[in-house]
Formats: sequence, structure tokens, C-alpha cells
Amino acid sequence: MARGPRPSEIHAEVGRRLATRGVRYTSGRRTVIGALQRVSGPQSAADLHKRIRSVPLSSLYRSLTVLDESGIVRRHHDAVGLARFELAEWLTGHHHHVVCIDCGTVEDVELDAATETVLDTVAASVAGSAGYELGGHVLEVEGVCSSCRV
Amino acid sequence: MARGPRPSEIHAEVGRRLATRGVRYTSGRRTVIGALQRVSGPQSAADLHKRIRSVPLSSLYRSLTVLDESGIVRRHHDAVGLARFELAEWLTGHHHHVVCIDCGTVEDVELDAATETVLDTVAASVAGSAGYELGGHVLEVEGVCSSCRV
DNA sequence: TTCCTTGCAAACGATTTGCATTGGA
DNA sequence: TCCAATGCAAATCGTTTGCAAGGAA
Repeated sequence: MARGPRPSEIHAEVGRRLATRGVRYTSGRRTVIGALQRVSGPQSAADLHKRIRSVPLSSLYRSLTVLDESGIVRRHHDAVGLARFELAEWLTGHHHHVVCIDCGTVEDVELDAATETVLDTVAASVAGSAGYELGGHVLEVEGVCSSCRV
Repeated sequence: MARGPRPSEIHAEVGRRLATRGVRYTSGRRTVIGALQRVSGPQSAADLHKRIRSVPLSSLYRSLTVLDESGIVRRHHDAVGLARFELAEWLTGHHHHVVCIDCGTVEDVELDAATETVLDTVAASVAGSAGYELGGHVLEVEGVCSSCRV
């Protein structure tokens, strides 16, 4: 399975990628990447802001936007419509999400190669029959997490 | 595959479901359900409002909220974060989405029973290994639609 | 020096809500 | 009749943006 660069190399990778686009890898942006690296699952701007009070919200949003446009982070939207950000798959490895229907928590999950192959096949046939050129796939498994099941 | 009631029976089904919750099936709500029935893929409030000018936006949102809470429509959020609504699966049958990475269009796709079984198995194992009680699954296939590929 | 980036405050826009009125069972 | 539903306008709130100051190459 395609895991990304190891954690210690992520900053270098990101810096390189930004450089080729004429974008600076400033300390604020490093802080954001660092925070995303330390957690699991997509984070809202508010979540991140709580962890890194040094970066004001507006700058945080601006950084996340640039990082998204540069393919370094990926923006999702949770069930409530809140924007949530996570490192792109080339940095973390391909993975899927398990979403708790009750509390909304999202956790990352990696599938074994065999299963992933099956999904690829399914995705390809779906894309084909709809006349789409396949780009990727996202499997979201919904359920009730252990804390909500108590 | 579990298809829902036929189109002509949907209003009756919806009315029945709402009644058990002490919610009225008013003409405005009928209009909304009718509009959702006529299109394919999740619609934004603005989309719906364009089709049914008779229902003011605020009422539209209120109806969609009630219908969502009653399990009659389901709310999603597209790549831009806009809320999009579609009839619940017990009314339309279980299906998945193909999303165009370029224009954001979302189309419904139904898989054959065999493939669906495979997905169920995958979803169950994912939920299990994450300690979740399985609720359902969503496969989103991303690609480039034919019009964007020109 | 030259742009890109940052901070703050103000602006935006989708969605929600208060309140008086209307309408369905 | 009686309470839920509606419409309008005002309020929310996550997110974006203008502009002047700060910082990296």
C-alpha cells in the first residue's frame, strides 16, 4: 500500500512542492502542517485554531486554502457542513473514513491491499458505466462508535 | 436490489411516515417531495427554489429540515460545502454517487447485487476493525464527466 | 528591493430564527 | 378548534476579503 514519506520528511516534501509553485513555506504554514500531522481524521478550522492559537483564524483559513490548492491538504465537509481538513493522501497514504452517525467523529482506516484492489475494480466499473474517467474513490463507512454505543 | 415504492405511491408513503410523527404533509412539502422526485442527484436549496418559486427559501429550508429529521430526505454537502438534498434510500432504492472532479455534478448509480454484496462485506470488516456498529456505507467514485472531458 | 504573507476588521452568503398570520386535521 | 406551518425580515456564523504592515528570498 502506498504510504507517504515518513513524518520527519513531510516538511521537506511540502516545502519542495510549495517552492515549485512559487509559494513560501512560512512558519505559520509549518505550524498548520505540524498540527495536521499530529492528529487523526479531518479537522475543522476551529479545531486547528484551538490547537495553534498562534495562527489567527483568517490566516489559518488562508493557509489551508493555499495548501489545498497546492494539493497538500484536502478539504472535506462533515455532516453538519463544516469544512474539515486533512493531509493529502500522497503524504499520509491512501485511506478511508468511518463516521459515527451519532457524534460525527471521523476516524481514518486503512484497508489491506486485496480489499483495496476489489474497491478499485468496483470504482472502475462504476465510473465506466457512468461515462466518467476514473479519478479515485472514497468509501465512507457509517456506524455507531463505541463511546456512543454505551 | 431494494428499490423503493413506485413514484405514484411516494406521497402516500411520505404522508404516512409524517403522520406517525405528528407532522403535517402540507402542500408546500408535497411540492418539495415532487421536485426531488423529478430530478436525479442531490439538489441544493437554491436549485429547488429555482424549480418551485412558490415555496420561499426559508420555508424550503424548514421543510427540508423536517423531512430530513423524519428520515424522508437526506442532507449531503458537496465539495464547496453547499447543502444538497435527495430522497432517502427507502424511497429511491440504495445507490451511490459519481462525482465530477471538475464541475461538481453528482449522478446516482446503482450497482448490481453481487457488487453490492462485496461492498457490504468490506464495510462490515472496516466497521468491525474500527470498533463501530455498522450502519451503512457510501461509495463515492470521483472522476471527470464526459462534458468536462471534451 | 520585491512580492508574498499576515492581522485585523469589515464584508459575505448560506442557513436559521422570531413573530405574527395562515391553514390543515 | 388548536396547534403546526408559513412568510417575511432580521439575526447567525463559518468563511472570505480589503488594506496596510511585516517578512522571506
